[in-house]
Amino acid sequence: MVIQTDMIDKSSVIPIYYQLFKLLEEQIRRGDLKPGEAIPTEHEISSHFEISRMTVRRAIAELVSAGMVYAQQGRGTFVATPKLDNIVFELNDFNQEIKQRGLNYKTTLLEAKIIRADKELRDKFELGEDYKRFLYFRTVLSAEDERLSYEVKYTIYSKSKPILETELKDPSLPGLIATHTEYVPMSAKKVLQVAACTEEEASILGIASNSPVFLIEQTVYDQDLKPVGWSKAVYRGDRYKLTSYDGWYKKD
Amino acid sequence: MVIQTDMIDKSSVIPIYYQLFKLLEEQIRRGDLKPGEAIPTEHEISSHFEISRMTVRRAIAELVSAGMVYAQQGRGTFVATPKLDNIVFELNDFNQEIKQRGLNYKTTLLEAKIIRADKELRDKFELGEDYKRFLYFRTVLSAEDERLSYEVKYTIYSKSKPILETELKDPSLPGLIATHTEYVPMSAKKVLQVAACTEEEASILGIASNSPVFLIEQTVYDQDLKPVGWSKAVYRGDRYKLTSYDGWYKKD
DNA sequence: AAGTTTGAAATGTATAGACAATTATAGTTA
DNA sequence: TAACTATAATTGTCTATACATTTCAAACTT
Repeated sequence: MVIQTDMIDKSSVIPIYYQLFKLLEEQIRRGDLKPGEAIPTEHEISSHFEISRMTVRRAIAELVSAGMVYAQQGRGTFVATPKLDNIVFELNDFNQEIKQRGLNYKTTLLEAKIIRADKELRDKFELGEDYKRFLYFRTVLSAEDERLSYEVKYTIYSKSKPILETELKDPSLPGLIATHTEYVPMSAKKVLQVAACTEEEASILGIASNSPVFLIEQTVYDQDLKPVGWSKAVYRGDRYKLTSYDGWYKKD
Repeated sequence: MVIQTDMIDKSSVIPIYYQLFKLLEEQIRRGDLKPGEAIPTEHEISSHFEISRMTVRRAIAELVSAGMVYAQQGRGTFVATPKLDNIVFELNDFNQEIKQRGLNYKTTLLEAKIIRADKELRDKFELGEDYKRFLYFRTVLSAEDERLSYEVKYTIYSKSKPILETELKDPSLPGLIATHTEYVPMSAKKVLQVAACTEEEASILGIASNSPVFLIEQTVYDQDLKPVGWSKAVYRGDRYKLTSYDGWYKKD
């Protein structure tokens, strides 16, 4: 039980379930409760604060719908691992077809090295002059020998584990951060734009210069909202599209 | 009370709240309960099916989180109007700035007419040869005398109200359908792609030919999932971008 | 040793009731 | 007539309890 008492005011106008929800949310956010860990049982919370179990369940239901915990009947309720690959920019179409047809779908590491920081990079990471080094990756995503996207990634350099492997287990930016730095990716901001591709990008992807492409810039943050990774990806405009369904769309 | 009894099986392994949720969902979808209308009160449902009010509330909570109804303390619970402009393709940046700074932001009708159907159009609407006419609109979105996007829209022609006004109250595709046809827009599918703009589009938007642009194709459906509107919009690539936040992002 | 049974612990569903907060309406009063 | 007041109706919060379902591990049996 990590929870502290004297933080829930039963006489407040703010509902108890909401106070408890905020309390648990804060503990999870701060890392007092870590992903995979069990949160206290409903009975424990209930008796600790002397509130009804139904009220506790209401608070936990909010956490579940926020995607921060998941409950398993008979086992307990556990802190979820932040999902940093949401549906919004899940560029589908081609990727979908690839998965359905089981085609070859691989990420190739073109380059990985330690680089010196310049001002632009330090600004992106909101860091001072004392940070001198970053990790730098260049990867290509391809299917059936056709190159589909090209991505440049930067992470903060950590002395502790600067192991640069040729084989990338998880080539995503959050994955690289988790593997090669001491930081834990917790949230991300993605910006999608359109652009005409440069000659370099065109030659790597095997398309004509100035072809229209998707351009996705991503910044990954740790639990303190400190930027710990940045990437810029270029996706072939003729291979990707984005679909969404609105309103009372019936999935069944 | 539109609800029929003998449709909830208390001895079933399927939870009562879920049966009730599905029942209400179906009634709303079918149009037995129309947008703006109140659904039966919790007490009515509770006593009608002889189930607890808390169980009814659980079912209604599911409807609320599905966005199909909204509750107002002291008044009742009402069927929501389907929101056909979700956040996914809410191309922001520029539009956001416009709203914040209160700039001039208007949609201009370039053209509106009744057209003859060709095969391509009939296919898009999944209609037979007996449908001969469609409504056709061309609009431009501009801010401070700068044109930002260009859109072509088609809807099924309804004899009943083919009034083509010069002033468009709601120039969105769902709005045009609601105003100029007998159909009620209930859901939509949007596909976002990148493209190099054509010469026509370039001259309308005042940009260079082959400039990269966002291209959004939208199909709007009525409650029976019958396509009743289709549009193709071109957004200036240098004015729009799309941002999303992932993971345990803290909004506060 | 291996499989089976039992029971405790945890979440899931459901009930009945109480009171609070909000809204609308009908009634009362100035 | 207009403004205020009481009341009823409706949703919101909370409690206490009961039993179901699932999981896990300890105890038991073969």
